[in-house]
Amino acid sequence: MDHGATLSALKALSQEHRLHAFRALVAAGDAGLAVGALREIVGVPPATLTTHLNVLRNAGLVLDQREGRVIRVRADYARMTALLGYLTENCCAGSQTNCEPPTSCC
Amino acid sequence: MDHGATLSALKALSQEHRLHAFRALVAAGDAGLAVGALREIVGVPPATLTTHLNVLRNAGLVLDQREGRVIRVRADYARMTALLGYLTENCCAGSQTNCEPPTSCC
DNA sequence: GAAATAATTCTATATTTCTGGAAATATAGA
DNA sequence: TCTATATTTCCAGAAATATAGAATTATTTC
Repeated sequence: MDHGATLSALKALSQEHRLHAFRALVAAGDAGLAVGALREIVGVPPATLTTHLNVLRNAGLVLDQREGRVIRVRADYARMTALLGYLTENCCAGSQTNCEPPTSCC
Repeated sequence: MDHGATLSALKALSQEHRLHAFRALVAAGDAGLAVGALREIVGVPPATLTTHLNVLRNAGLVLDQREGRVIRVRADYARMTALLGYLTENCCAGSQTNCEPPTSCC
């Protein structure tokens, strides 16, 4: 994950409703959530949620899949793990023995 | 780390120059960096760097200490680790065996 | 094919954030 | 005290982001 990708992931997560949505998707696991269900959790109008989902999509943090009229959204764990790794890269100038990159989630 | 604190940490890191500065501080380790040295790395005017540093300070991501005329800045690893943990909290609905919170960096 | 449901795009307004010059503050040394 | 260096605060214009109503597209069911 490069600087630009990291930045767009951080920008995507640094907004109240998008952080809320992403955390709900992380908690939901592989099953993900329908956009409508996510809308109830986050509590914003449809157009507003779509705008935010597009930001998360462009950042590669969520993936979606149409199932009939419903669009199911999932968190991309690999992308999230890469983000965590980027933040801690080259940590501590290698000076501490207990310094290691974070293990991934899933 | 609660929702508000996480949000302010993410907002702080989701800006080009602040991400650059924070990564330099993470890499610098316990020694930290003087504001002037950081300014050379990031490449922005003094007033601009101070504005960004204040955002990182308010988010609790960096700590500073005056040493004569110089102010030395350090990354707060505990805060960074807490941020990583918040993002992965309740991950995957507990459904995956290899799903665990990220270990800390330092 | 018409009606209903799910979600999106378009668009304009409101709000927030970024930027950096000029002035101010803090410290050190002569 | 005067001067130099390091960093900050103040401020205001420019740029980016958030919000959400109305119209639009996609899909299912009758």
